[in-house]
Amino acid sequence: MKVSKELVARHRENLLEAAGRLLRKRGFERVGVAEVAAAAGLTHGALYAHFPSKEALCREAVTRMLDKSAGAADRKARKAYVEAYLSPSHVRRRESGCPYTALAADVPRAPAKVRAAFSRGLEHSLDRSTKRLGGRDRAIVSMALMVGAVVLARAADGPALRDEILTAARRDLLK
Amino acid sequence: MKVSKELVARHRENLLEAAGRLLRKRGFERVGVAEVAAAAGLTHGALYAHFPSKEALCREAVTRMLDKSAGAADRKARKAYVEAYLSPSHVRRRESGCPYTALAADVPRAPAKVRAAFSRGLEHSLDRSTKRLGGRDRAIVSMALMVGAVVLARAADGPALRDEILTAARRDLLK
DNA sequence: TGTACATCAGTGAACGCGCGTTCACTGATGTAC
DNA sequence: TGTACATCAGTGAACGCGCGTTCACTGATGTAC
Repeated sequence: MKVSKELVARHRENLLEAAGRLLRKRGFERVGVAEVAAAAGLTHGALYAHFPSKEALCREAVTRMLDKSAGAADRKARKAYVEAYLSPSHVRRRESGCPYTALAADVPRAPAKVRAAFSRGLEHSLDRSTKRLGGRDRAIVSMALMVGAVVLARAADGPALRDEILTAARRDLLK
Repeated sequence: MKVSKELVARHRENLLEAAGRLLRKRGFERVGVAEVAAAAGLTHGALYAHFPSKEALCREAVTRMLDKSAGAADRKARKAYVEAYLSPSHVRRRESGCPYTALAADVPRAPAKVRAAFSRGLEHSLDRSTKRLGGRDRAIVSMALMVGAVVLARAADGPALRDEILTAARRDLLK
């Protein structure tokens, strides 16, 4: 049945938000439209009143996530940011964590528009980081080290290796 | 029809080798058994005479790849290894590149046995690297930086950003 | 303000396609005599 | 060494299931009069 405009807008929000979390958690291939719709409190058919395809939904969800996370590094002191990023909780909670780390591996296989959006977001983050750290190379190395450490920590089987990786990276970045 | 023992062994090799390349190139979800079989010069039905399931095939292919790449870092001088790892060609040629970087993002969602094999390989590599670099922290940070730089370079849209990331990481590691 | 009607988000069954897996059949290999 | 037969890797059609997408239908919303 028809629903009020506010509810339509809320449903759209819910769909994008659910898609964002599920994409980070499991990747493009492993999320189904029915699952995203259900997480937003709808049936799969309704999703197609908001987005023409799964790809379109994901594309919007990705750009949205990148926009949202754009200023994350600026809102905290450097030390607090690095510690939160390299924490066991960030490693565990993929679905609400950094979209770069969660999606980086999926992006090379994603449609061109998603790639482009991702790459723009990356450049933007690097520009901000360059100003804060006072050097382009330092910004790139910091980001690569943080992303690499979290990716490896997520692949590690068991908390001992995971924490060892995180601690080593933290010590290096805060020295 | 029945084939000679040598041919059977060769076919098995071909299947594992094809699976290894395709897994690195496109990930577990995006490779089909028919495709792996075709790349090995067989039809999909034949694959099941060698492996009970797609998962079993992939598990063997992963452990095999990790074993093969185990000594890669030891066979070259440090400088040559870092330069090859952080080269545009390694970024482009996923299918023959480092399995850690190619698979790290898929591993957290993989079956427990694959995870365990991957993690053991990781520890082993870190142990070797620790001896070579003379410090556990340095080994971890080096590896995380290399993996992170290649992951980000692969996600970057266009060669300018890609090369900038690789160059910055190279300078840091060889300084 | 009430009433009649057009709109359209949402529902859920159904469709089509791809893919992993199964299976009856084939025919070269390798063994038993 | 030659012959008959059992074995089993390989083939390709078929099956079943999941998933993205479509569509006829519903009924509350919001608008026109």
